[in-house]
Amino acid sequence: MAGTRKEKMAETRSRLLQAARKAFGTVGYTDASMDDFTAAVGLTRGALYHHFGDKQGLLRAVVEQIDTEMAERLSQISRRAPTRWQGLVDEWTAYIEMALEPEIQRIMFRDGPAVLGDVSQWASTDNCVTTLKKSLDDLKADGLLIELDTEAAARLINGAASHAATWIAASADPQATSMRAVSSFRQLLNRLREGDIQPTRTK
Amino acid sequence: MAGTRKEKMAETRSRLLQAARKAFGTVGYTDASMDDFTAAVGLTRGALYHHFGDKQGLLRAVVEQIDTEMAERLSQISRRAPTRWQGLVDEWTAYIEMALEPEIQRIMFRDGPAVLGDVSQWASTDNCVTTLKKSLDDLKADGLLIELDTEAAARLINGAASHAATWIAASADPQATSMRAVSSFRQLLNRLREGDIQPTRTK
DNA sequence: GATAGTGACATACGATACGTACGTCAACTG
DNA sequence: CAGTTGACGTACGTATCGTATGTCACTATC
Repeated sequence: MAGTRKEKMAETRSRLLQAARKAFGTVGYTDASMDDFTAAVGLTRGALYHHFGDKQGLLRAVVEQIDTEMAERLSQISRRAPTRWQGLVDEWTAYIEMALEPEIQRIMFRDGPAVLGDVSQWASTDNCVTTLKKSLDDLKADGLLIELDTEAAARLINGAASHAATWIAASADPQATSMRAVSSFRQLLNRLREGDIQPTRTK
Repeated sequence: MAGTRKEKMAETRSRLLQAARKAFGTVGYTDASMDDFTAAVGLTRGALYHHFGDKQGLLRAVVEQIDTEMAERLSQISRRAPTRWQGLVDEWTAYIEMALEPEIQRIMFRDGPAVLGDVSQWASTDNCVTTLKKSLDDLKADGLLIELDTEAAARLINGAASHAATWIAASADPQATSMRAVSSFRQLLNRLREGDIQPTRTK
């Protein structure tokens, strides 16, 4: 219909990506049949192999897309915060909340690492954690943070946060578990502040 | 040969488990062909399905075995430490080191969660993290730890530690990365002590 | 504007691997 | 000693991935 060849091609690529993302996010990578979800958008596996090489390549593309979206959401949240410290706390809290979304949980934290290996090692991905590291750098520059290796810290905090999300997601009472996890997580972050440490209040 | 029926059965079960563990630990869950690794110990898939139900059941059994071993190793380390606090630090450091072993990395942190879902939710598994939580409880009872939710803390710390291990394992220079990760991790733990906080020394 | 060529996508095929249904033979029971 | 149980092997069906090949529309060049 409307459109040059390039536009149509981008359109199909986008449709394939969307279909795959939906399938991966719901039934999971291994149980997602390429025949099925390509047919769902009126295409075949042929198109898929043409655009993405193989099933892994497709997952890689989906992961990249989600990662970019997450990074964007996080930096927006950071910009909205009144203080830098508040921004950090807000960012990581938001990170945990995002990690609770089933699609992100499944694709970014379960199937992604399992199929593609550790996400943090791919070039041009993990914008998401890079964004969070930047916040630590800023705080450190302002002297609000204790002396630490920000990259290592970012990875540790990232691990704690994503693990917390997985814990919440799998728990019997996600609501209650979420309260506990986020509260403890903030307590942990607070302990990294330079100078006066707020008395931690459990409950 | 020697043995009643029960003994022979336990023997084959053990051989299957060993073969599967080796295959899962090296080529990974999906690329491990049941036909191949059963043949490697002179059996067939029939035996497998008889003992473990299906491929997932087999992985479950392997994970359980490894988890038990890890918990045992951790509690031994804890017992050897001169003080409780030292025990905690030693335990978690050992945890990171164990998580670096390729077999554990692959089975417990990549394929296990991907195929079976979050490990922490299975009954009778995760002895490993339970052991670590106990250490936190002890320290808290002794007043050496700040007031915190020990279960939540255990999960957060566990997340940080396992993530650190994954980071190290995938890094270009594991030796150097390991130093940074462990150092930052100890710094983090130190921040959870009640009372005087050692000035953190980077380098 | 006609024709040759490129490339986006479909189709057909082969290989592998899982799960099941069934068969068999050794070991336990009475 | 005979019947039965059950541990394990064998044969088969099916699903899915990857490749190799085909085709048709669009583009570029003369």
